[in-house]
Amino acid sequence: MSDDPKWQRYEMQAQVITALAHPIRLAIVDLLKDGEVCVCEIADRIGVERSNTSRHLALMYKAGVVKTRKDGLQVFYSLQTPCVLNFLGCATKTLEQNLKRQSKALASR
Amino acid sequence: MSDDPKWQRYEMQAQVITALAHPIRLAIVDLLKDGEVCVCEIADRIGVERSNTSRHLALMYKAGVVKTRKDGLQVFYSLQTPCVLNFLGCATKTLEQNLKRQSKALASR
DNA sequence: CGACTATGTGATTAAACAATCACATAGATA
DNA sequence: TATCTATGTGATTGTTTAATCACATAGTCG
Repeated sequence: MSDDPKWQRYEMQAQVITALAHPIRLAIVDLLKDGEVCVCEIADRIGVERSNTSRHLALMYKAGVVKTRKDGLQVFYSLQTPCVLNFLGCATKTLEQNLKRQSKALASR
Repeated sequence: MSDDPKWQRYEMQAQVITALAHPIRLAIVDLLKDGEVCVCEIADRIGVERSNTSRHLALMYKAGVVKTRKDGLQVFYSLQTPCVLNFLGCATKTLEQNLKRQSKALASR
């Protein structure tokens, strides 16, 4: 299984998706939808400690989700692949479907 | 932070995305792209123990990613929101971008 | 009924992840 | 040079996740 090329693709894809599978990281992605933002502003706007913010950003960077631009003391992050913004919409749609299902299950009892 | 409605949405969305952030679960999503498949066939085709498969499916069900249809002894799973199939493509695109970046970083040294 | 099959679940253990604190580094500025 | 600020990182700790085994349940068929 682990030497199957198909499996290896799933593993790498999972790494990318894992880089988005956290509320803080989703908040960051959402924050970056209009362009680059520096670490300190990301931390402030989301309300998370800087060192923690830095770690989440490093994780997303490693997965290729974001890219960086350094300017003096600051490091600006932006989305490497804007298609990840679609994840938010699809997740919301899934949540709505799930709510609908639960309502139905409740009604049919 | 935890009582901010925006934050709560990120938390719920993260739960959905987490339900896809695993190679086995991505393999399942990919397998279900053409329609419903029963648990035993999913397990066999992917090469994963049935009880393990069952757990991954339960997790995805809870998140609303898949739905079920029972028929006799078997339970057929299918995608609740086909938009999750786009995750695979976007993840691949991200991987490619990442490779490109690493090549450049290597070349400029 | 009794054996069989598909599915799911409790309990356990190992591994991965997230948050935090202290500290290091690099660039800016007085 | 001395200091300050933004960023990142090592070490630690508590939490979450995944895999496995044994077993339970429910439907099927002889």
